[in-house]
Amino acid sequence: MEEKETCPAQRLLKILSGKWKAEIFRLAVESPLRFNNLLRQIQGSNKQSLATALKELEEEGLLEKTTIKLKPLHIEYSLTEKGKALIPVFRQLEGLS
Amino acid sequence: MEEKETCPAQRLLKILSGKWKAEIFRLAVESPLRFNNLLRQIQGSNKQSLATALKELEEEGLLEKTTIKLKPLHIEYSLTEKGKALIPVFRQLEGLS
DNA sequence: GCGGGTAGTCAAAAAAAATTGACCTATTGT
DNA sequence: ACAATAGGTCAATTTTTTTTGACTACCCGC
Repeated sequence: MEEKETCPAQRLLKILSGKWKAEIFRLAVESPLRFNNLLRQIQGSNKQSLATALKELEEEGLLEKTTIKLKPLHIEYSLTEKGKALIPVFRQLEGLS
Repeated sequence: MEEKETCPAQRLLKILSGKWKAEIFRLAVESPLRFNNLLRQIQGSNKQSLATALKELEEEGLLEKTTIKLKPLHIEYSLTEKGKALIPVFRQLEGLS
């Protein structure tokens, strides 16, 4: 059942809070991500959850997917400008924890 | 199953993202909250969810519960200092939406 | 043409979060 | 005394999220 947003921050908050999302975001700040790589780095995670998380972060415009056509032909996920704009938010949250 | 936090922001993010939490927080910024009042203000919500949300926000140290011993003897929930420290975070999130 | 790596999808099951309705106690207004 | 208001709790159910396992498809090296 779709509900209207009463609070503008809520959507973003919801998207960022899904399981593994914060972790994915943190790694994305360091360098572009690759799927199977993530799967190995984030212990306890699984394909499906990561795929869903990446898709949602992408749909929200925080990550962008690029096909790298060189060497071992792979896909990279990297922070968009909107994604980078969230870095200070994360830093503030971390400061409060 | 309890899991260890890999990301310090994650806990806070999770707590803030629960249903109605952002709305509760927003109202708390304006003025102290009262239970049955909230129940009327937030349409679509319910006692149990609000009770849980308030308890979690309180346990996280973002809200504090005060018994007002005057006039109609009631309880108020208001932002703690830690809670107030989150206001700019919300503003940033809203700016990005 | 086999094994390994990359990047996934799908359906089903399990776990966590949210909702419902009944119930409860204490205080207040009339 | 009675009903309403305030502030909840509890158990059961529903909904949403997360996990699991099986399966695809493409490319590369040998």
